[in-house]
Amino acid sequence: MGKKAPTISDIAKLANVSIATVSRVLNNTNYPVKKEVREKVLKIAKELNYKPNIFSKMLKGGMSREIGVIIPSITNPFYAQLISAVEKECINRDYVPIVCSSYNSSKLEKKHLDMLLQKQVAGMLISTINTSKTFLKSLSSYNMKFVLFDQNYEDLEYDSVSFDFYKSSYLAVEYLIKCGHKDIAFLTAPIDRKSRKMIYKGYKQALRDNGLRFNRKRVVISSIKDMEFQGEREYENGKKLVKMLLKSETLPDAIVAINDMTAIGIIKELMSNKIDVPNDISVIGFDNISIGEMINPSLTTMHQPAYKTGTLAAKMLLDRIEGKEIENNKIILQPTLIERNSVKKIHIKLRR
Amino acid sequence: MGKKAPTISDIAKLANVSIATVSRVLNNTNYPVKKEVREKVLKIAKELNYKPNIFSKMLKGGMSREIGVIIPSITNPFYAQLISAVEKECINRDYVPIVCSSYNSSKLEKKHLDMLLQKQVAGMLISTINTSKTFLKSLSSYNMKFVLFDQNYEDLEYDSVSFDFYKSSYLAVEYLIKCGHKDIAFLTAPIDRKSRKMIYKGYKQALRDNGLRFNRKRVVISSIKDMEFQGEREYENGKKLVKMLLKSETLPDAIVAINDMTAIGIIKELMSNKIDVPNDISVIGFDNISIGEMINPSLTTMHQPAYKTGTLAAKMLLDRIEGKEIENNKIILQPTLIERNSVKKIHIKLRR
DNA sequence: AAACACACAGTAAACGTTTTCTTTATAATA
DNA sequence: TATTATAAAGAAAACGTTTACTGTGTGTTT
Repeated sequence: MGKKAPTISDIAKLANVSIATVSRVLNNTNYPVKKEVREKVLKIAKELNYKPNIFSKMLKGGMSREIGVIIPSITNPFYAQLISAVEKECINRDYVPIVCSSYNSSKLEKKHLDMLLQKQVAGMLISTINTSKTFLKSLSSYNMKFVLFDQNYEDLEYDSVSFDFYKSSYLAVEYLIKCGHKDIAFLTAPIDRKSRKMIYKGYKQALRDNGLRFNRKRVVISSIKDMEFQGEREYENGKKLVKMLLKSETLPDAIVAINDMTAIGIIKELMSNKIDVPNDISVIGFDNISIGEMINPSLTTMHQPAYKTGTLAAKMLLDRIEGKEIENNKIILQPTLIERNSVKKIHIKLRR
Repeated sequence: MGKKAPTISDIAKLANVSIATVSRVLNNTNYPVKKEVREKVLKIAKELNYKPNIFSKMLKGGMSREIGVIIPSITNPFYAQLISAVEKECINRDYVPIVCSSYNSSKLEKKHLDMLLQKQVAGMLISTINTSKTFLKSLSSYNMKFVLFDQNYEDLEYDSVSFDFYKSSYLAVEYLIKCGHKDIAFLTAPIDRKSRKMIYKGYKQALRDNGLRFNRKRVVISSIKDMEFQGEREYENGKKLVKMLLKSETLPDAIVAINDMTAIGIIKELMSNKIDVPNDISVIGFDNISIGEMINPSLTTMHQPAYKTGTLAAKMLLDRIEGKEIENNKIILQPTLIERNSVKKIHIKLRR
């Protein structure tokens, strides 16, 4: 209780050998050490419950086994899922993740970045809003290994695990159209990042490709600044978006929501205005967070594989850190449609 | 790009002073240093973008600014919320939390504990299933500061922020009874931890105190072993519990679910069996996670303040670490009822 | 028998700090 | 003027490792 932790030289003394020998035994180097000596040292180390002091190890230039992770918010179930995968992968390979939520504040993001840099983490997993080249360049100028995830970075030179948001959005809108919907609105939070831009682009293109007119009046953008609790904020934002939408003269047939959390807020608010989902209005989201299945009506959505993203990103980073060969350092995951009950099928002209 | 980080002696050389002086300036000690020298050193440090090497600092016995946090699972929104509070409090006071999910595996819990111990974190925030005295004693035998949270630890000597589960459960059942329900079932995951025991106890006692017979047949216990994704598991477990319940000859009036996530699974499964909530069966949960408000019907539940728990626990720990006075080191938070739409009011004999 | 290779072990330097101990110059006091 | 206190700064030890360098014996090759 309160005693000082045993050191390598405590062991050395008890075993009547030099600290060098102890170090060699404990590190299992291929430097030859007599069997009996080795065993003796090992035994004493165990008895003393010796734990190496990582700080001195690090000081000698050892590699940290910490992985910095920067995400928007742990409160968002999408990221919670992703982190859970990252954590698992890290623990398996004996690293420990340090996860930092930036709450979409670049000030906080910078602070976390500095902290992680100072800690000399072995690598970083980063999902940032700030996808500007200069930012990314400055990031890579510290010789720190990192892989970007979640956002679209396909045009850049860095390791990344991203997602085909454009296609996802295109498919979602196409699905709505196939279900017989014509007047399709797009409700979204500020289009401030690549992923949202892609979704917006996909929405417009799918409309046009299917002979529907893009109507700027049908895109409703709210402004959320303070993202304290992202999950709940996005939900609240969904409600707010519906209130904005209800001010227009006519209602659309269907709504494309920027993500599931927003979609759920949208459905909730529609319902409490006696507008039935999907009978009066259909709603489709993006992400496929687990809540989508739990609510009533269950949410039709585009699956974005959070867990897989986490696993792949962590794998890629750890492989890079350990100098392993990396076959594909720019993974782009593909969307799949999760058909549930928030979209009404007006025609049965759907083909499988 | 790839250059070695500047050290204190780089600064010393450039400033033509000794490293001791540089250290004194940088640490802002009250050891006298000439103003011009001080400014010169500061200027050079800034120019070099000097960051102290924490490892050597720690090696010299400095205090770590890391806080270890052990929770069951980050995937559970209750803990996500709690962690978010902890993170905020820590960052504000310039600490960095390292959160570890144990997934209810004591092996993993042990591993994390060892890792945190080795890292010599400044303190720990712990929610463990293993509330045995011997475990807690061994924990405190490392001279490590920690505060326990979330579980019930009121009979022990350690710092803790807990919650009155007994009262919460008692109030929940009492509420159901006041709403006119008589046949009240209890659906739960294994009663393997203090909090669940307390909830069970409160359930039984409230029944008896209100002249209702406790019927062992009305408590349904599932067994979930592998808790990989706790959140979803508990949801699935809710569904499973309903399947078990449906095997009995009669259905109860109301269900007390061990927590919100389970309650939501229960509601979902009831609905898909054409059993309406709350008209056919009422359901009440515990936790008040945000999803409860989002689903349909919205979930009536006992509020357990996750965010507050996180804030208070982190505050208490950091105060302890910094040697501040602590007024109350055994905080027990009180429950409040959140009335929503998953409980039917049969009589209007409710008084406010 | 000389030369060499190798198993085995210890010494000491180095990593980047903090801090104790000296040292020197200057100002304050007797 | 002699003594003492204090400001200012440097030298060096220490924190716990790893590792390059130095030795020793012992066995193997010429």
